[in-house]
Amino acid sequence: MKKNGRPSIPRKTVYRLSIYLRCLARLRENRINTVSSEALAKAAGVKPTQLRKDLAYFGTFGRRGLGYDVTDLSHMIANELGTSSLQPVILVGVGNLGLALASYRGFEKEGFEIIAAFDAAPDRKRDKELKQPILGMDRLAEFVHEQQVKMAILSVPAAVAQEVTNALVAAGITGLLNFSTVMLAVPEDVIVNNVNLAIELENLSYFIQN
Amino acid sequence: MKKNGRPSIPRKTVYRLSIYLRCLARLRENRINTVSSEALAKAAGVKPTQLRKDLAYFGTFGRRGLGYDVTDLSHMIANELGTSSLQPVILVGVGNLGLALASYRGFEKEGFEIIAAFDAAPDRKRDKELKQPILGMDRLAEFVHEQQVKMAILSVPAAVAQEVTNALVAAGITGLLNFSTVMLAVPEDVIVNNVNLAIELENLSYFIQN
DNA sequence: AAATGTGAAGTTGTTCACAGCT
DNA sequence: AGCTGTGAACAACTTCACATTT
Repeated sequence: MKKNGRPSIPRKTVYRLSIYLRCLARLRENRINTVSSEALAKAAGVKPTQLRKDLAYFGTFGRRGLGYDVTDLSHMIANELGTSSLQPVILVGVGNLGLALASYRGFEKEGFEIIAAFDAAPDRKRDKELKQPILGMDRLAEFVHEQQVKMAILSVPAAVAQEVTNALVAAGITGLLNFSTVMLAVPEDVIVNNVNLAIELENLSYFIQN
Repeated sequence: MKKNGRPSIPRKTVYRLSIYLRCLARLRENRINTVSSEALAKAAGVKPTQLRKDLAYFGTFGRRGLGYDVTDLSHMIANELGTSSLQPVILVGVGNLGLALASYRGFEKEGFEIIAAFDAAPDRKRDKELKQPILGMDRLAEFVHEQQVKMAILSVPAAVAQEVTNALVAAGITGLLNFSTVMLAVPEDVIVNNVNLAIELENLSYFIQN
Protein backbone atom coordinates (compact mmCIF):
# COMPACT_ATOMS: atom_id res chain seq x y z
CA MET A 1 0.00 0.00 0.00
CA LYS A 2 1.01 3.59 -0.56
CA LYS A 3 0.48 6.77 1.35
CA ASN A 4 -2.72 7.67 -0.44
CA GLY A 5 -4.45 4.41 0.41
CA ARG A 6 -4.60 2.96 -3.09
CA PRO A 7 -2.57 -0.20 -3.56
CA SER A 8 0.80 0.62 -4.99
CA ILE A 9 1.01 -0.05 -8.71
CA PRO A 10 3.89 -2.10 -10.08
CA ARG A 11 6.30 -0.05 -12.19
CA LYS A 12 5.89 -2.47 -15.04
CA THR A 13 2.16 -2.02 -14.99
CA VAL A 14 2.55 1.73 -15.35
CA TYR A 15 4.91 1.19 -18.22
CA ARG A 16 2.46 -1.10 -19.97
CA LEU A 17 -0.32 1.41 -19.46
CA SER A 18 1.55 3.68 -21.85
CA ILE A 19 1.70 0.89 -24.39
CA TYR A 20 -2.02 0.20 -24.07
CA LEU A 21 -2.72 3.88 -24.54
CA ARG A 22 -0.88 3.86 -27.87
CA CYS A 23 -2.71 0.78 -29.05
CA LEU A 24 -6.02 2.32 -28.06
CA ALA A 25 -5.14 5.48 -29.99
CA ARG A 26 -4.69 3.40 -33.13
CA LEU A 27 -8.01 1.69 -32.55
CA ARG A 28 -9.71 5.05 -32.21
CA GLU A 29 -8.18 6.25 -35.45
CA ASN A 30 -9.75 3.23 -37.09
CA ARG A 31 -13.13 4.04 -35.57
CA ILE A 32 -13.18 0.92 -33.43
CA ASN A 33 -15.30 1.51 -30.34
CA THR A 34 -14.98 -1.68 -28.39
CA VAL A 35 -12.09 -4.04 -27.81
CA SER A 36 -11.65 -7.30 -25.93
CA SER A 37 -8.75 -7.89 -23.56
CA GLU A 38 -7.59 -10.55 -25.96
CA ALA A 39 -7.39 -8.22 -28.96
CA LEU A 40 -5.83 -5.33 -27.06
CA ALA A 41 -3.34 -7.58 -25.31
CA LYS A 42 -2.26 -9.03 -28.61
CA ALA A 43 -1.68 -5.57 -30.06
CA ALA A 44 0.35 -4.63 -26.99
CA GLY A 45 2.35 -7.84 -27.00
CA VAL A 46 1.16 -9.14 -23.62
CA LYS A 47 -1.16 -11.87 -22.33
CA PRO A 48 -4.86 -11.04 -21.92
CA THR A 49 -4.79 -11.90 -18.22
CA GLN A 50 -1.98 -9.50 -17.67
CA LEU A 51 -3.86 -6.70 -19.33
CA ARG A 52 -6.87 -7.38 -17.14
CA LYS A 53 -4.76 -7.52 -13.98
CA ASP A 54 -3.10 -4.26 -14.94
CA LEU A 55 -6.42 -2.52 -15.42
CA ALA A 56 -7.81 -4.04 -12.24
CA TYR A 57 -5.40 -1.94 -10.20
CA PHE A 58 -7.37 1.11 -11.22
CA GLY A 59 -10.92 -0.17 -11.08
CA THR A 60 -13.25 -2.14 -13.30
CA PHE A 61 -13.81 -0.75 -16.75
CA GLY A 62 -14.87 -3.67 -18.91
CA ARG A 63 -18.28 -5.13 -19.63
CA ARG A 64 -18.42 -8.88 -19.35
CA GLY A 65 -19.32 -10.61 -22.53
CA LEU A 66 -18.46 -7.45 -24.46
CA GLY A 67 -15.06 -5.96 -23.75
CA TYR A 68 -13.82 -2.42 -23.14
CA ASP A 69 -14.99 0.89 -24.53
CA VAL A 70 -11.99 2.22 -26.40
CA THR A 71 -12.59 5.88 -25.64
CA ASP A 72 -13.43 5.40 -21.98
CA LEU A 73 -10.40 3.24 -21.42
CA SER A 74 -8.16 5.77 -23.18
CA HIS A 75 -9.43 8.53 -20.96
CA MET A 76 -8.99 6.49 -17.84
CA ILE A 77 -5.39 5.63 -18.68
CA ALA A 78 -4.43 9.14 -19.81
CA ASN A 79 -5.92 10.40 -16.61
CA GLU A 80 -3.96 7.97 -14.46
CA LEU A 81 -0.74 8.73 -16.28
CA GLY A 82 -1.30 12.43 -15.89
CA THR A 83 -1.10 13.09 -19.61
CA SER A 84 -4.65 14.19 -20.12
CA SER A 85 -3.47 17.77 -19.78
CA LEU A 86 -0.37 19.14 -21.49
CA GLN A 87 2.73 18.90 -19.32
CA PRO A 88 5.51 21.46 -19.59
CA VAL A 89 9.02 20.02 -19.73
CA ILE A 90 12.43 21.66 -19.93
CA LEU A 91 15.51 20.30 -21.61
CA VAL A 92 18.93 20.87 -20.14
CA GLY A 93 22.06 20.49 -22.23
CA VAL A 94 21.73 21.51 -25.87
CA GLY A 95 24.47 19.44 -27.49
CA ASN A 96 23.98 17.04 -30.35
CA LEU A 97 21.51 14.84 -28.63
CA GLY A 98 19.76 17.65 -26.78
CA LEU A 99 19.19 19.51 -30.02
CA ALA A 100 17.59 16.45 -31.59
CA LEU A 101 15.43 15.81 -28.55
CA ALA A 102 14.26 19.42 -28.43
CA SER A 103 13.09 19.22 -32.01
CA TYR A 104 11.67 15.72 -31.71
CA ARG A 105 8.02 15.89 -32.69
CA GLY A 106 7.09 12.70 -30.90
CA PHE A 107 6.58 14.35 -27.52
CA GLU A 108 3.96 16.87 -28.45
CA LYS A 109 1.17 14.58 -29.45
CA GLU A 110 1.73 12.50 -26.34
CA GLY A 111 0.93 15.37 -24.03
CA PHE A 112 4.34 16.90 -23.40
CA GLU A 113 5.79 20.18 -24.52
CA ILE A 114 9.41 21.17 -24.21
CA ILE A 115 8.89 24.83 -23.41
CA ALA A 116 12.52 25.88 -23.04
CA ALA A 117 16.06 24.61 -23.30
CA PHE A 118 18.98 25.49 -21.05
CA ASP A 119 22.68 25.31 -21.73
CA ALA A 120 25.91 26.58 -20.22
CA ALA A 121 26.60 28.24 -23.59
CA PRO A 122 23.16 29.32 -24.76
CA ASP A 123 24.42 31.55 -27.58
CA ARG A 124 26.75 29.08 -29.23
CA LYS A 125 26.03 28.55 -32.91
CA ARG A 126 24.15 25.30 -33.50
CA ASP A 127 23.34 23.17 -36.53
CA LYS A 128 19.72 23.97 -36.25
CA GLU A 129 17.23 26.58 -35.09
CA LEU A 130 15.00 25.56 -32.24
CA LYS A 131 11.50 26.86 -31.80
CA GLN A 132 12.13 26.95 -28.05
CA PRO A 133 14.31 29.62 -26.45
CA ILE A 134 17.76 28.51 -25.30
CA LEU A 135 18.53 30.09 -21.96
CA GLY A 136 21.59 30.22 -19.74
CA MET A 137 21.83 28.09 -16.63
CA ASP A 138 21.53 31.19 -14.44
CA ARG A 139 17.92 31.58 -15.58
CA LEU A 140 16.97 28.04 -14.64
CA ALA A 141 15.76 28.37 -11.06
CA GLU A 142 13.61 31.38 -11.80
CA PHE A 143 12.08 29.81 -14.90
CA VAL A 144 11.24 26.48 -13.27
CA HIS A 145 9.62 28.27 -10.42
CA GLU A 146 7.59 30.69 -12.49
CA GLN A 147 6.39 28.14 -15.02
CA GLN A 148 5.77 25.47 -12.40
CA VAL A 149 7.83 22.95 -14.35
CA LYS A 150 8.13 19.54 -12.73
CA MET A 151 9.91 17.51 -15.40
CA ALA A 152 13.27 17.88 -17.08
CA ILE A 153 15.20 16.06 -19.79
CA LEU A 154 18.88 15.93 -18.97
CA SER A 155 21.32 15.67 -21.87
CA VAL A 156 24.48 17.22 -20.48
CA PRO A 157 28.00 15.74 -20.46
CA ALA A 158 28.69 13.15 -17.77
CA ALA A 159 31.18 15.39 -16.00
CA VAL A 160 28.56 17.98 -15.03
CA ALA A 161 25.48 15.78 -14.79
CA GLN A 162 25.37 15.49 -11.02
CA GLU A 163 25.99 19.16 -10.47
CA VAL A 164 23.25 20.17 -12.93
CA THR A 165 20.94 17.64 -11.33
CA ASN A 166 21.47 19.22 -7.95
CA ALA A 167 20.53 22.58 -9.40
CA LEU A 168 17.41 21.13 -11.02
CA VAL A 169 16.29 19.45 -7.83
CA ALA A 170 16.91 22.61 -5.85
CA ALA A 171 14.80 24.52 -8.37
CA GLY A 172 11.86 22.17 -7.84
CA ILE A 173 12.15 19.54 -10.57
CA THR A 174 10.82 16.18 -9.34
CA GLY A 175 11.03 14.04 -12.47
CA LEU A 176 14.17 13.61 -14.55
CA LEU A 177 14.69 11.81 -17.83
CA ASN A 178 18.42 11.21 -17.75
CA PHE A 179 20.32 10.69 -21.00
CA SER A 180 23.70 11.21 -19.41
CA THR A 181 25.82 8.19 -18.68
CA VAL A 182 26.06 8.58 -14.93
CA MET A 183 23.80 7.24 -12.20
CA LEU A 184 22.39 10.31 -10.52
CA ALA A 185 22.04 10.67 -6.78
CA VAL A 186 18.77 12.36 -5.90
CA PRO A 187 16.49 12.74 -2.88
CA GLU A 188 13.95 9.95 -2.72
CA ASP A 189 11.02 12.11 -3.68
CA VAL A 190 12.66 12.76 -7.05
CA ILE A 191 12.21 10.19 -9.82
CA VAL A 192 14.90 9.47 -12.37
CA ASN A 193 14.34 7.45 -15.51
CA ASN A 194 17.58 6.53 -17.21
CA VAL A 195 17.91 6.22 -20.95
CA ASN A 196 21.39 5.00 -21.63
CA LEU A 197 21.88 4.32 -25.29
CA ALA A 198 25.21 2.57 -24.94
CA ILE A 199 23.76 0.24 -22.33
CA GLU A 200 20.85 -0.65 -24.57
CA LEU A 201 23.29 -1.59 -27.31
CA GLU A 202 25.40 -3.61 -24.91
CA ASN A 203 22.32 -5.39 -23.79
CA LEU A 204 21.47 -6.33 -27.36
CA SER A 205 25.01 -7.38 -27.89
CA TYR A 206 24.76 -9.86 -25.05
CA PHE A 207 21.49 -11.36 -26.18
CA ILE A 208 22.41 -11.79 -29.81
CA GLN A 209 25.52 -13.78 -29.00
CA ASN A 210 23.87 -16.11 -26.51
CA MET B 1 18.29 -23.24 -17.91
CA LYS B 2 19.06 -22.38 -21.51
CA LYS B 3 20.05 -24.38 -24.54
CA ASN B 4 23.77 -24.04 -23.89
CA GLY B 5 23.64 -25.53 -20.42
CA ARG B 6 24.53 -22.39 -18.50
CA PRO B 7 21.74 -21.10 -16.28
CA SER B 8 19.81 -18.41 -18.06
CA ILE B 9 20.73 -14.94 -16.87
CA PRO B 10 17.99 -12.51 -15.83
CA ARG B 11 17.63 -9.60 -18.21
CA LYS B 12 18.03 -7.20 -15.32
CA THR B 13 21.30 -8.78 -14.35
CA VAL B 14 22.66 -8.25 -17.85
CA TYR B 15 21.52 -4.66 -17.70
CA ARG B 16 23.28 -4.12 -14.39
CA LEU B 17 26.44 -5.69 -15.76
CA SER B 18 26.67 -2.72 -18.09
CA ILE B 19 26.36 -0.38 -15.15
CA TYR B 20 29.06 -2.20 -13.21
CA LEU B 21 31.31 -2.01 -16.22
CA ARG B 22 31.00 1.76 -16.31
CA CYS B 23 31.71 2.08 -12.60
CA LEU B 24 34.74 -0.16 -12.99
CA ALA B 25 36.00 2.00 -15.85
CA ARG B 26 35.91 5.02 -13.58
CA LEU B 27 37.81 3.12 -10.88
CA ARG B 28 40.47 2.16 -13.38
CA GLU B 29 40.86 5.76 -14.48
CA ASN B 30 41.55 6.55 -10.84
CA ARG B 31 44.14 3.80 -10.62
CA ILE B 32 42.12 1.79 -8.13
CA ASN B 33 43.02 -1.88 -8.44
CA THR B 34 40.73 -3.57 -5.98
CA VAL B 35 37.14 -2.95 -4.99
CA SER B 36 34.74 -4.55 -2.51
CA SER B 37 31.21 -5.53 -3.45
CA GLU B 38 30.03 -2.90 -1.01
CA ALA B 39 31.91 -0.05 -2.69
CA LEU B 40 31.09 -1.11 -6.24
CA ALA B 41 27.46 -1.71 -5.40
CA LYS B 42 27.18 1.72 -3.90
CA ALA B 43 28.63 3.33 -7.01
CA ALA B 44 26.19 1.37 -9.16
CA GLY B 45 23.22 2.14 -6.96
CA VAL B 46 22.43 -1.43 -5.93
CA LYS B 47 22.77 -3.60 -2.82
CA PRO B 48 26.05 -5.48 -2.30
CA THR B 49 24.27 -8.85 -2.20
CA GLN B 50 22.69 -8.16 -5.52
CA LEU B 51 26.03 -7.37 -7.09
CA ARG B 52 27.46 -10.61 -5.74
CA LYS B 53 24.48 -12.62 -6.96
CA ASP B 54 24.76 -11.03 -10.38
CA LEU B 55 28.42 -11.94 -10.67
CA ALA B 56 27.79 -15.43 -9.34
CA TYR B 57 25.89 -16.28 -12.52
CA PHE B 58 29.15 -16.11 -14.39
CA GLY B 59 31.55 -17.69 -11.93
CA THR B 60 33.51 -16.64 -8.90
CA PHE B 61 35.83 -13.71 -9.34
CA GLY B 62 36.31 -12.21 -5.92
CA ARG B 63 38.84 -12.94 -3.24
CA ARG B 64 37.35 -13.35 0.20
CA GLY B 65 38.60 -10.86 2.68
CA LEU B 66 39.84 -8.66 -0.15
CA GLY B 67 37.34 -7.91 -2.89
CA TYR B 68 37.51 -7.90 -6.68
CA ASP B 69 40.34 -7.08 -9.02
CA VAL B 70 39.09 -4.11 -11.01
CA THR B 71 40.81 -5.00 -14.27
CA ASP B 72 39.95 -8.70 -14.18
CA LEU B 73 36.34 -7.99 -13.42
CA SER B 74 36.14 -5.44 -16.23
CA HIS B 75 37.51 -7.94 -18.68
CA MET B 76 35.17 -10.63 -17.53
CA ILE B 77 32.11 -8.41 -17.91
CA ALA B 78 33.15 -6.95 -21.26
CA ASN B 79 33.73 -10.44 -22.44
CA GLU B 80 30.32 -11.65 -21.31
CA LEU B 81 28.59 -8.67 -22.86
CA GLY B 82 30.39 -9.20 -26.12
CA THR B 83 31.84 -5.71 -26.14
CA SER B 84 35.46 -6.67 -25.81
CA SER B 85 35.74 -6.43 -29.59
CA LEU B 86 34.31 -3.57 -31.65
CA GLN B 87 30.80 -4.31 -32.94
CA PRO B 88 29.59 -2.87 -36.23
CA VAL B 89 26.11 -1.36 -36.13
CA ILE B 90 23.98 0.22 -38.82
CA LEU B 91 21.45 2.97 -38.37
CA VAL B 92 18.24 3.01 -40.37
CA GLY B 93 16.21 6.19 -40.76
CA VAL B 94 18.20 9.41 -40.94
CA GLY B 95 15.66 11.94 -39.74
CA ASN B 96 16.15 14.33 -36.85
CA LEU B 97 16.75 11.70 -34.25
CA GLY B 98 18.67 9.36 -36.53
CA LEU B 99 21.05 12.14 -37.46
CA ALA B 100 21.77 12.86 -33.81
CA LEU B 101 22.25 9.20 -32.99
CA ALA B 102 24.62 8.70 -35.91
CA SER B 103 26.82 11.50 -34.67
CA TYR B 104 26.50 10.60 -31.00
CA ARG B 105 30.02 10.05 -29.67
CA GLY B 106 28.86 7.96 -26.74
CA PHE B 107 28.75 4.70 -28.67
CA GLU B 108 32.32 4.56 -29.88
CA LYS B 109 34.11 4.32 -26.62
CA GLU B 110 31.71 1.61 -25.46
CA GLY B 111 32.66 -0.76 -28.23
CA PHE B 112 30.16 0.07 -30.95
CA GLU B 113 30.65 1.75 -34.28
CA ILE B 114 27.88 2.92 -36.54
CA ILE B 115 29.47 2.05 -39.85
CA ALA B 116 26.70 3.20 -42.17
CA ALA B 117 23.29 4.83 -42.21
CA PHE B 118 20.38 3.97 -44.46
CA ASP B 119 17.42 6.07 -45.50
CA ALA B 120 14.67 6.01 -48.08
CA ALA B 121 15.95 9.40 -49.28
CA PRO B 122 19.72 9.12 -48.81
CA ASP B 123 20.54 12.26 -50.80
CA ARG B 124 18.17 14.65 -49.07
CA LYS B 125 19.88 17.73 -47.67
CA ARG B 126 20.42 17.43 -43.91
CA ASP B 127 21.37 19.84 -41.15
CA LYS B 128 24.65 18.17 -40.66
CA GLU B 129 27.35 16.14 -42.39
CA LEU B 130 27.82 12.62 -41.12
CA LYS B 131 31.11 10.84 -41.17
CA GLN B 132 29.27 7.66 -42.13
CA PRO B 133 27.91 7.12 -45.64
CA ILE B 134 24.14 7.43 -46.05
CA LEU B 135 22.92 4.71 -48.37
CA GLY B 136 19.58 3.92 -49.99
CA MET B 137 17.41 1.11 -48.67
CA ASP B 138 18.12 -0.93 -51.79
CA ARG B 139 21.72 -1.34 -50.67
CA LEU B 140 20.78 -2.66 -47.23
CA ALA B 141 20.63 -6.41 -47.74
CA GLU B 142 23.91 -6.52 -49.63
CA PHE B 143 25.69 -4.34 -47.08
CA VAL B 144 24.50 -6.24 -44.02
CA HIS B 145 25.54 -9.46 -45.59
CA GLU B 146 28.97 -8.34 -46.71
CA GLN B 147 29.86 -6.56 -43.49
CA GLN B 148 28.38 -9.27 -41.28
CA VAL B 149 26.36 -6.70 -39.36
CA LYS B 150 24.15 -8.14 -36.62
CA MET B 151 22.81 -5.02 -34.91
CA ALA B 152 20.73 -2.11 -36.16
CA ILE B 153 19.36 1.10 -34.70
CA LEU B 154 15.90 1.81 -36.04
CA SER B 155 14.79 5.44 -36.15
CA VAL B 156 12.24 5.48 -38.95
CA PRO B 157 8.68 6.85 -38.84
CA ALA B 158 6.10 4.60 -37.21
CA ALA B 159 4.25 4.02 -40.46
CA VAL B 160 7.13 2.14 -42.07
CA ALA B 161 8.78 0.64 -38.99
CA GLN B 162 7.40 -2.87 -39.36
CA GLU B 163 8.13 -3.04 -43.06
CA VAL B 164 11.72 -1.85 -42.56
CA THR B 165 12.11 -4.31 -39.70
CA ASN B 166 11.06 -7.17 -41.94
CA ALA B 167 13.72 -6.13 -44.44
CA LEU B 168 16.36 -5.93 -41.71
CA VAL B 169 15.49 -9.34 -40.33
CA ALA B 170 15.50 -10.84 -43.81
CA ALA B 171 18.95 -9.34 -44.35
CA GLY B 172 20.29 -11.06 -41.25
CA ILE B 173 20.00 -8.50 -38.46
CA THR B 174 19.34 -10.22 -35.12
CA GLY B 175 19.44 -7.31 -32.67
CA LEU B 176 17.35 -4.17 -33.01
CA LEU B 177 17.39 -0.99 -30.96
CA ASN B 178 13.96 0.41 -31.75
CA PHE B 179 13.31 4.14 -31.39
CA SER B 180 10.10 4.05 -33.35
CA THR B 181 6.85 4.16 -31.44
CA VAL B 182 5.45 0.83 -32.56
CA MET B 183 5.84 -2.60 -31.03
CA LEU B 184 7.66 -4.62 -33.64
CA ALA B 185 6.75 -8.19 -34.51
CA VAL B 186 9.88 -10.26 -35.06
CA PRO B 187 10.86 -13.94 -35.13
CA GLU B 188 11.83 -15.15 -31.70
CA ASP B 189 15.52 -15.41 -32.44
CA VAL B 190 15.60 -11.65 -33.03
CA ILE B 191 15.97 -9.36 -30.03
CA VAL B 192 14.31 -5.96 -29.87
CA ASN B 193 15.12 -3.35 -27.25
CA ASN B 194 12.62 -0.53 -27.27
CA VAL B 195 13.57 3.01 -26.42
CA ASN B 196 10.38 4.98 -26.41
CA LEU B 197 10.99 8.51 -25.29
CA ALA B 198 7.36 9.46 -24.94
CA ILE B 199 6.72 6.42 -22.76
CA GLU B 200 9.62 7.31 -20.50
CA LEU B 201 8.17 10.78 -20.02
CA GLU B 202 4.71 9.38 -19.37
CA ASN B 203 6.20 7.08 -16.82
CA LEU B 204 7.82 10.00 -15.03
CA SER B 205 4.60 11.88 -15.25
CA TYR B 206 2.79 9.13 -13.39
CA PHE B 207 5.34 8.82 -10.63
CA ILE B 208 5.72 12.51 -9.93
CA GLN B 209 2.02 12.98 -9.38
CA ASN B 210 1.61 9.97 -7.09
C1' DA C 1 -21.91 -17.75 -25.31
C1' DA C 2 -18.60 -14.47 -24.65
C1' DA C 3 -15.54 -12.04 -22.03
C1' DT C 4 -14.35 -9.82 -17.63
C1' DG C 5 -12.49 -9.87 -12.70
C1' DT C 6 -9.92 -12.23 -9.24
C1' DG C 7 -8.15 -15.59 -5.60
C1' DA C 8 -4.70 -18.94 -5.75
C1' DA C 9 -0.69 -21.07 -7.74
C1' DG C 10 3.44 -20.52 -10.01
C1' DT C 11 7.55 -18.10 -11.44
C1' DT C 12 11.10 -14.88 -11.25
C1' DG C 13 13.98 -11.74 -8.95
C1' DT C 14 15.80 -9.73 -4.43
C1' DT C 15 17.45 -9.79 0.20
C1' DC C 16 18.93 -12.12 4.30
C1' DA C 17 21.87 -14.75 7.10
C1' DC C 18 25.69 -17.01 7.63
C1' DA C 19 29.13 -20.52 6.24
C1' DG C 20 33.61 -20.56 4.20
C1' DC C 21 37.99 -18.56 2.34
C1' DT C 22 42.14 -15.78 2.55
C1' DA D 1 38.97 -9.83 10.72
C1' DG D 2 37.15 -8.93 6.46
C1' DC D 3 34.62 -9.92 2.63
C1' DT D 4 32.90 -13.23 -0.72
C1' DG D 5 29.59 -16.95 -2.20
C1' DT D 6 25.21 -19.09 -1.61
C1' DG D 7 21.04 -21.72 0.22
C1' DA D 8 16.89 -20.28 2.13
C1' DA D 9 13.35 -16.77 3.06
C1' DC D 10 11.02 -13.20 1.08
C1' DA D 11 8.86 -10.09 -2.18
C1' DA D 12 7.19 -8.92 -6.63
C1' DC D 13 5.20 -10.10 -10.69
C1' DT D 14 2.76 -13.33 -13.98
C1' DT D 15 -0.28 -16.87 -15.23
C1' DC D 16 -3.93 -20.05 -14.35
C1' DA D 17 -8.47 -21.50 -13.41
C1' DC D 18 -12.82 -20.41 -12.83
C1' DA D 19 -16.73 -17.88 -10.84
C1' DT D 20 -19.40 -14.05 -12.44
C1' DT D 21 -21.80 -10.92 -15.29
C1' DT D 22 -24.10 -9.33 -19.53
